[in-house]
Amino acid sequence: MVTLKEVAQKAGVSPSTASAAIRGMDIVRPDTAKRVLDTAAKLNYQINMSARALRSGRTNIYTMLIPDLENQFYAKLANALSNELAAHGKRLIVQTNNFKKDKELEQLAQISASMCDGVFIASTHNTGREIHEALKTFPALLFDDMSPDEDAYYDSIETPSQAGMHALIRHLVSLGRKRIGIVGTFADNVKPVGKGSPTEIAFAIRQNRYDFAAQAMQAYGLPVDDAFIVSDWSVNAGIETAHQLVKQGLRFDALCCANDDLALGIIRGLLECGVRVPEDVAVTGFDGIAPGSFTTPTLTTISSDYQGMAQTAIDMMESQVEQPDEHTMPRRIIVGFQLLQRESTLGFGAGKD
Amino acid sequence: MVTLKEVAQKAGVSPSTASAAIRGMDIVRPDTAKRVLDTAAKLNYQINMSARALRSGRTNIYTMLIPDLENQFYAKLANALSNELAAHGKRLIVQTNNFKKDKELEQLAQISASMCDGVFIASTHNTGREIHEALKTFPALLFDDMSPDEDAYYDSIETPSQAGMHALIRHLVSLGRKRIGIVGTFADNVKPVGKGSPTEIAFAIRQNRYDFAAQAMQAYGLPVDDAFIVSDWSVNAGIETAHQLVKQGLRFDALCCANDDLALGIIRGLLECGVRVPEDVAVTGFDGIAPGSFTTPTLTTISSDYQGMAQTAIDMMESQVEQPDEHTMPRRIIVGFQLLQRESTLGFGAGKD
DNA sequence: TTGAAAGCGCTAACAT
DNA sequence: ATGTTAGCGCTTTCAA
Repeated sequence: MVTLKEVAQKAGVSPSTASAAIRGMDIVRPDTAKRVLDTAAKLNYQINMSARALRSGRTNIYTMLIPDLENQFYAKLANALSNELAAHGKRLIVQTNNFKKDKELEQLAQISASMCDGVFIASTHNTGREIHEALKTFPALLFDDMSPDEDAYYDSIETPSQAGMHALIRHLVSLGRKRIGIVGTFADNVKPVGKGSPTEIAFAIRQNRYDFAAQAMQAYGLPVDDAFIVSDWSVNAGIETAHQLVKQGLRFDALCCANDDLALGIIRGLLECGVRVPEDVAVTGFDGIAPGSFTTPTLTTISSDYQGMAQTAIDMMESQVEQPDEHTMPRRIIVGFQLLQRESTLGFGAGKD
Repeated sequence: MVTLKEVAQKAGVSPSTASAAIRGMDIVRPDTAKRVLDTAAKLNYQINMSARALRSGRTNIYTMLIPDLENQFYAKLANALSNELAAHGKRLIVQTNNFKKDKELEQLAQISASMCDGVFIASTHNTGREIHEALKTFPALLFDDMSPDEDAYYDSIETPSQAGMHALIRHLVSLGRKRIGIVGTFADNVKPVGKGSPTEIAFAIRQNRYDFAAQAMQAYGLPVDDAFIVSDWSVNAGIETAHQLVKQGLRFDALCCANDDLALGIIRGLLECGVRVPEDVAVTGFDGIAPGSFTTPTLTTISSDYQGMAQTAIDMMESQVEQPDEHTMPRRIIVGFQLLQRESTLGFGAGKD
């Protein structure tokens, strides 16, 4: 194994000069730097990351906590973040907690400066305050933080729920749909209690997109009907909800779902009940995951700017890591989006991407 | 920041004893170990991973190279591996190369012992030999290595292509399908050349499942028809292939596809052409990814044992990491599978999971 | 602009 | 079973 000391010797400089050259510091004379770099290349020198991390206190590794990698929304986010970090010479460790609050807290408790420089968190169960209690001053950034303002400890990158829902409702209205139902919150807008009840933050996440959809409907003068119980934003929850809706005697000509999984489940469930999409009921999703582009019907949805989320996240994270003491107010950045008009609202054969 | 030295002092032992206690070595007396652990907990001691890695030469981090995290097959594999490693107290860095051979080679060249203990590779373009040239003796394990025997340098975990294809063909035959086409290799079983041509390994991967399906068909006395060109195993390739097949005058009552994406594309494409699945043509996939369970029709497919793949991979990797000098013949382990009979062969409403 | 010296926190080898 | 000592390879500080 070739060490920096050996490279320095062969290049005829001191280890500290070689180090500076390797790191591209502009205090070394260009010809000296070139000599060091050439020597390093010739000897096939590899930086020892452990030693660098121990001495400098920087690992150049980041951690991301997400519920599940098989969920396409999180996979897209992780993919974008990993690629963007790689472009900065940094690497990402992804840890999943399967939507379990305790597991996430356990993961947070194990995070320390010697294993990564910062942590990106897409939490479905913990508030900024709870995360802060585990992490103290460790650099962190949240995706879709739904903490109440007094618990918002961290910068947050947010999916464009408000503008996206508005665009979807406008789209449905423009198609003449008037009896629009919103799928993806809890019954009666009331937080359920007891066994298996969601945590505050899970409730807030579900409530958020519901509220924005309702807002948009009111803006168009449409009556906001009851919200529907869904245990989570999954395909299966969508299928069950569709069966319930049909059993109750379907009173909608459109269903605006909080995410794509739910929407795909709704479509499948309606089809199982013999309800045609979009002839009888138009359906919209949110997130722009892949399956919506090839199911039949294809899914009208909002595609968030994932690369933009990743880039912004890394910018904000790096400013935290480099200026750890700048305690400013947490910022909330909302990224851009695109309305994908497809068959679940337009009809089969229409709206090819 | 609390160091091990401080913990040792407060516990009244030497640093090396404290170190051994923290690592759970059984050479320390139980009461001594307890004293150290209690002190560590009280002081909220966190192991410095960088220092440990520098001294011990082990990072407890592994790397995984895959083409794409948005591809559900790789997401499932990465998810299983990450979870299984976490259960061993180890972490996983996932790097994607977007199916680019050069990018993967670049990633391989950057892998060194100071950044991870081993690398798991699901390569679509590099042979064992090419990987070996980049990695030398660094611990590595491949998924679905298709290298010719003389280029098989590494242990490999394989999806059950042979048994799985046999089960699918048997299933189709039992349903009375006789004119079965295989989708997922190149035209005329000949390696294409020229612009955009696939690499050897990409060809071998495509050829593998085709061959096993053809084998199974011959075992059932069925004629093996031409294979179909697909540029890759993607949904879009499936859609295009379906349109081509219909244009040529569909001569099949079943299409056996090399993976789920291709099958989902085939189904979509056939539907676009007004061909009914499975009434006119039954379709099968391979991999068992999520969308196949909720598209209409749902997809009959083979679900590999992903957790088994991950567990076996980690076992084999750990034996490499712990006994680096044991140069044995590379092993090939084929994992188990499950045939999921669903609507794309049975008909709508049948075969609920 | 370059060099000399110190030491990050831990574990391994050896001594007791 | 525990302690002593040394040093992994790098970057940082300070001096020249």
